[in-house]
Amino acid sequence: MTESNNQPYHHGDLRRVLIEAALGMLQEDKGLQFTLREIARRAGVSHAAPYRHFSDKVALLTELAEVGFEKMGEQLTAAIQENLPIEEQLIAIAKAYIKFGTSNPALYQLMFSADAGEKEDERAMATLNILITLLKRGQEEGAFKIRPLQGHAAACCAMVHGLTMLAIHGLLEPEKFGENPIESALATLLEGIAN
Amino acid sequence: MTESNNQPYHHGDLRRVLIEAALGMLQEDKGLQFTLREIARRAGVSHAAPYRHFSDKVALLTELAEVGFEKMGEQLTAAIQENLPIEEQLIAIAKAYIKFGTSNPALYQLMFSADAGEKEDERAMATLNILITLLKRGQEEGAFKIRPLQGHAAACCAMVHGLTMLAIHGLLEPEKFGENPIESALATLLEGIAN
DNA sequence: TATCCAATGTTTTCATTAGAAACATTAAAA
DNA sequence: TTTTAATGTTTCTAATGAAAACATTGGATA
Repeated sequence: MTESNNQPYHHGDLRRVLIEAALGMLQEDKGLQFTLREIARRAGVSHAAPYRHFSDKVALLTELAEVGFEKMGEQLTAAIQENLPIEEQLIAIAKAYIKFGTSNPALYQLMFSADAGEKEDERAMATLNILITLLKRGQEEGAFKIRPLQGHAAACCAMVHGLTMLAIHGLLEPEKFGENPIESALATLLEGIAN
Repeated sequence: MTESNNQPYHHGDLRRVLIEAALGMLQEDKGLQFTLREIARRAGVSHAAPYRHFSDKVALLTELAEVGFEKMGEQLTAAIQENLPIEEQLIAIAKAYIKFGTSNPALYQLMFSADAGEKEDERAMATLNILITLLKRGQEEGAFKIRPLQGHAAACCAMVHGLTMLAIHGLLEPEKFGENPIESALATLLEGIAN
């Protein structure tokens, strides 16, 4: 191809572009049933090109989940406010957690869906760990009940994950759960945890 | 086909058999990525036969979810024990709920996934309603805090759904959450709810 | 600098799938 | 008995994931 074509043979940055395209589709379609070929199309590249960067579809999903965990981690650490009382810190983190999930529903579900491979379980746990760390600090500072840290941890993680999933699926209807179900559910959780 | 063949042209009970085959695959594969053709194969019919009973794949998924909600409803009502104190009733129902989910992971996720169509949201809510009814009774009997029923409802539903999903994905590891995370998480929830 | 080679894209091919359409068989109504 | 609607089958199309063979290109190396 000697004629001056603005599409060079080598894309140069395809891997990144593929990931961005996939992230875009996750946002739009709200489902993780996108096709590898559609991603290739969006990237302006042949349908086989992605296989040079990802061994198969699962590999791309895994990468997407990884990106998601990084983004989520950033947003969670950004939500930390050391000066606040520990209870409010916990609530703030929980809200940031849920907000990430509801803002990136398909991505969030992918991250916690195990379609993305084994390793993602560890990442998911690491993310939930932020909450657990706060719980422990709360106990040490005397703000939270001592007895079963592990039980509180499970309760806390299940609550944020459950709220996120229910919110994603539009099941937190105001008629049943009030105008601000997330806020009040977290308040109820706190009553079970705090002194 | 005049020869005596034990496979008659008309299956006679295909719709039911298709559903059972699909339920079987949901149990085995643990994912809802089964194919309509595989189901037809299992039922011993041509790959187009299912379309006589289900307009498309989503229609079958919807039906599966419906069956799931019925099964789950039965198991939940079977778990009701009127003679117990209301707190223990709540815990018993919650455990039955989670048990159904962990025993039928793919089916449970389908039921709450919205892949099965709009109507399933109502069914999901109706299922969660059993918990809410109990909460209301608990308040009337003075066992539960009065203040925000809706908040308690949201907390309760999010907790059972969250525990179910975490358990399904194997994220309730003993090292982090103890030997019986479900039990203790529910105990923590109850502390936030009960007087 | 000229050459080679590994990385990255493309084209071609295959098996599988969802679904539509046309045809076959059968049970039951008229 | 005849007709017809329900239910199955065959055949076809378009799309997909994936593998294989081929093309291009930028950089290491001699």
